Amino acid sequence: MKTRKTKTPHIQPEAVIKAALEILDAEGLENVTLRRLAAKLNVQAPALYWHFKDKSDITDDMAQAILKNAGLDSITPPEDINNWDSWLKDLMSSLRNALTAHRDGGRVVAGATFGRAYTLEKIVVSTTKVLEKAGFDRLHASIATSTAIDYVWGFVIEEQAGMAPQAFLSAVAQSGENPVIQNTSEDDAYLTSIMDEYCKTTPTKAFDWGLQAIITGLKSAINKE
Amino acid sequence: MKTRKTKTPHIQPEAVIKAALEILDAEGLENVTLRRLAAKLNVQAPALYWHFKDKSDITDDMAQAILKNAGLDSITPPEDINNWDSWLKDLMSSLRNALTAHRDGGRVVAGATFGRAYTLEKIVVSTTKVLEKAGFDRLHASIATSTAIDYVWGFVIEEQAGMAPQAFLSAVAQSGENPVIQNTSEDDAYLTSIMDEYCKTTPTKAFDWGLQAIITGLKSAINKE
DNA sequence: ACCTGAACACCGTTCAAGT
DNA sequence: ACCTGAACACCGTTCAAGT
Repeated sequence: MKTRKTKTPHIQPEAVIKAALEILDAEGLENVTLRRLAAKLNVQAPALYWHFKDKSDITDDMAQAILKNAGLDSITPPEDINNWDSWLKDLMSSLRNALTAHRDGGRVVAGATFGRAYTLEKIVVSTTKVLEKAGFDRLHASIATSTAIDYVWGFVIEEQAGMAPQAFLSAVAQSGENPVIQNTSEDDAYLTSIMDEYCKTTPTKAFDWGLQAIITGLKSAINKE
Repeated sequence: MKTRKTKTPHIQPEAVIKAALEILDAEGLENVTLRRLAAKLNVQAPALYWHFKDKSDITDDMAQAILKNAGLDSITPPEDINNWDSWLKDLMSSLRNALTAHRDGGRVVAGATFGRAYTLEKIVVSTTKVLEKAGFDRLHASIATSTAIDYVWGFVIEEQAGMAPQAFLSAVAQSGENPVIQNTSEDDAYLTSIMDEYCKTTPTKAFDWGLQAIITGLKSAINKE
């Protein structure tokens, strides 16, 4: 019985990504650095280069993990193709939920390389197939898919950037001078009233409303082909 | 006649932003650093701190300049409010044009602080006012505005990240191994055919199609209120 | 095979000191 | 008022050397 020379490695790729996501949640994207990540794993920074080509390799895997952990790697098409609209709405809501489950999740996933975050491709492929079956030609099925996904990117990135009106209004309240002083005071007043209105909703409701509008628009685009 | 002691300063804020935009176009966002910017202005990096509070102050002003240079600081409402849909379409197209006029323009403007890039606020305020006049209540006018703008953010960020199918397909062609190898080969084949289709359009056409769908959806949302 | 130590070429930012 | 020089606390990455 020969003894194996191989020792268990100090770090494993999955553990690295898990630690990276913990740093992401606790300290934000700008603080997930190789040095901080290495420290959390009780290892020196260059050790990461044995397991990953470079930093974007790690962030791409983070994006993949974010989507996979949310169960988005196993998408099933709708049983009845006539329900493609509510199916799409649920899928895009799930996508947003996956992104908002982690601090800066929008920037992480939207910034990922297409080829490495393969769950993203699965989403694109599945959605396009469904839309094609729903009546779009292949080109417009893919454009419609991009339209919905781009909306999710934009919404979540703004949401997580602290552009939510709650955050904005509190910034206005905290700062002594008016941050929108360069505009006319009439515009300022209107903006404030917009924000006040906006505060009555939740980000989720706003997202759902916009998503519903987009899907309604896509639906009417089918008939015009 | 007294001689003034004031000498002309070595750098002026507008010149700084102009130089910053030149670096942005030539070398991308990750290369507009304070040191590089200072070097271009024949000055040392700390000198910038006399004119700007910090780096985000500079990038916010860049965002403002990008929008202003595109003429977006002087928006006029539609003569006939019934044309709000084509008015909105033109405005969002202008917004995308402003962003794509500079490398990484999407990330610069979408990442800007609301209060400092005040042209962005003008766009939001103007659009919301128009949509309110078009028949939305104030809350949904502002949600609709965000929906359209978030789509622009998402589309342009993906576009400028090199996610355009042209770029993706060439990446597939250049890399020896298939970058989507982790998925089923059936999905790969479908994805390739999607990209092939997509290559027949231009980003502008895809953007316009998606934007039209969104506006159509918004239009039908008015009636349901 | 897997990791360390040391170095390289950068960052943004602060601050005393110069003019 | 406006800018420099020097420093601080970081970055990602490379690479010889250790085990």
